[in-house]
Amino acid sequence: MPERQSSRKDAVRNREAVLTAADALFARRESPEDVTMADVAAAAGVGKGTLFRAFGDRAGLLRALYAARLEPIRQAVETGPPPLGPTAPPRDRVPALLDAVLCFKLDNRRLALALEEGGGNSPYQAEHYERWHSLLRAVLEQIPGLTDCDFTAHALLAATRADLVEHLAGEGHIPRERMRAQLANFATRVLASGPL
Amino acid sequence: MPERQSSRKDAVRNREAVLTAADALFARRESPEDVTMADVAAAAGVGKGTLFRAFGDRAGLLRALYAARLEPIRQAVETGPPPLGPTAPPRDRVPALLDAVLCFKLDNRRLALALEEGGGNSPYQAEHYERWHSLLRAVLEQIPGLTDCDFTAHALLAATRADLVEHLAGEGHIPRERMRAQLANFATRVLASGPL
DNA sequence: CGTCGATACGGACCCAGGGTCCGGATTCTA
DNA sequence: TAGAATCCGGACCCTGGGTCCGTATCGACG
Repeated sequence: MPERQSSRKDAVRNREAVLTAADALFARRESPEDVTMADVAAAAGVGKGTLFRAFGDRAGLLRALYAARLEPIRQAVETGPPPLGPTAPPRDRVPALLDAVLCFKLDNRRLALALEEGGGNSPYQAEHYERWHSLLRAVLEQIPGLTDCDFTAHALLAATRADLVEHLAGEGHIPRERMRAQLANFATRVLASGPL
Repeated sequence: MPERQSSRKDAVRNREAVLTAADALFARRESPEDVTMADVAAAAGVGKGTLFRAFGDRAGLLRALYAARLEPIRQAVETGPPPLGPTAPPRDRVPALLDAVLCFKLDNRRLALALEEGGGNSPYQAEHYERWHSLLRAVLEQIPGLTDCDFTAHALLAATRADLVEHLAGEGHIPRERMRAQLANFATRVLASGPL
């Protein structure tokens, strides 16, 4: 219930300020967990009360940031051209979807990290995960000969988890393009198997 | 450096007591994060100081518990009979390894969960992950026609992440055997692809 | 068996950080 | 422009991980 927006001018201005400041902070700081709520409030020039009233709790703020960043991709997936859009043939669309997720996580490492570990609630009860999963699953179901599409969707998405991506990009020093190629290759292999 | 064991009788006794108590607590409580260090100390009949001296920090305690539980599997993998042991043919061993990991996580849900989210440090910098990964990778490399074995090993292991397993077993109500079958099927598909 | 140095014990204590509260300021409505 | 509704913000609370240090215990040695 702490989610409904206010129409009061100062409220929306502050909400905006917080979003902007938080975005900047997460981008600048090394690890997402050393950007504290007090930091965000201070950076936004706002009191903690305001911050929490606007977003409920830390997870709420993260979700809001995440949703904003995700918006363009959501658009591209829902109404865009192939291979991301709904008119693409399933075998092309699956790798494209995974690639989009991967790129998103590469571009928003800290944020995705912060949201996925989140201290307590797993990413699997987040609604945005649910969306990706059911979409991917639906696409997989259109590919003949594939079984266990629900599980397969989970397993494929698991390969794009933020901390794995972070690990590979960070300690592993794997460049972006290589990682994309590997994921695409992996997805292809999963889809490829005809009768073995 | 807070890791070297003591030989003093009371010290080992207390260490044992803590391990036992913690094990019981994690098994009993719903979520791993509402078993606090103070709880563990109290349940073990020991002061917090003792607890922290013996294990360094929370992660240290988790690691110790984990290692104890993992020991039999490690044995089976390193010196046991096929299909888990080193003499098994790679195409059989990969699914077997994954199955072993999955079963372990099913049998130790809370513990694995606690260790993998761990608040801060990702599971990917844990040494036990490193071990599974390099083993799996080595086995994959023995399979002709497979490329990107490093990444593939990561991706396969990602399908056994504790929170995913928890999600599937919990909200998804997927029975153990079905999950094992799905994972095996998935692994098989990944390995199956000849020239596409 | 008594003494003594080394080691461990344990709970009071510290601190960070998420989240709450409420008196006062601001904004909308009439 | 009065009054009500809403919002502001920072002082405050609380939980939980981690530390400290005076005291109790251990075990080696005489």
